[in-house]
Amino acid sequence: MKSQQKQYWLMKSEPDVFSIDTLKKDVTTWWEGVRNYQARNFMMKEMIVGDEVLFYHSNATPPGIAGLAVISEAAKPDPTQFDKKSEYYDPKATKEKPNWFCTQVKYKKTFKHFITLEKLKNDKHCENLLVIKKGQRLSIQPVSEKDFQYLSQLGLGSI
DNA sequence: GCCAACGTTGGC
DNA sequence: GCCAACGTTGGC
Repeated sequence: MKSQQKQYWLMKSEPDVFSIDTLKKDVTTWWEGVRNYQARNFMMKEMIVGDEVLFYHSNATPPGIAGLAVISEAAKPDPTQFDKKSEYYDPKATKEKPNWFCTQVKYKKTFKHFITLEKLKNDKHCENLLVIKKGQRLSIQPVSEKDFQYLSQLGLGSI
């Protein structure tokens, strides 16, 4: 059941592999390689075109939110699951019955002020953000509209 | 590089 | 269906 209402997300990427600068250069990317069912279900069942995204740099020094993106195409089967040469190859997946899906993400803005994880942890506005919770490894996380609006303004430098 | 936390796998 | 073993994530 797809929600008709716009939702907000935090999507993690390792900048050594794919940073916000890479997305800026490429403009759009298919969010391939997600191999976690909860994250897959968000892309498959929840995301709609126009949903807004906080682009998070994980495994980085420092980790934190680097900018904004937007969902630009709805979920389709992740092609890497069929590719034997890919590290994301899934022998159990078939074209008739794909196992993994990806949405397309489009670059929107690089933050003027990168928001570090440390800052998020110390900000009273962000108490409910999942990413600050210990042991939270989910690579795609829902974010409340309030948190999204606050953090985008903070990152863009308008507050 | 370490390791805590979590997800997945597979034997039973 | 339980759970130990293993693999991965990701902060530090």
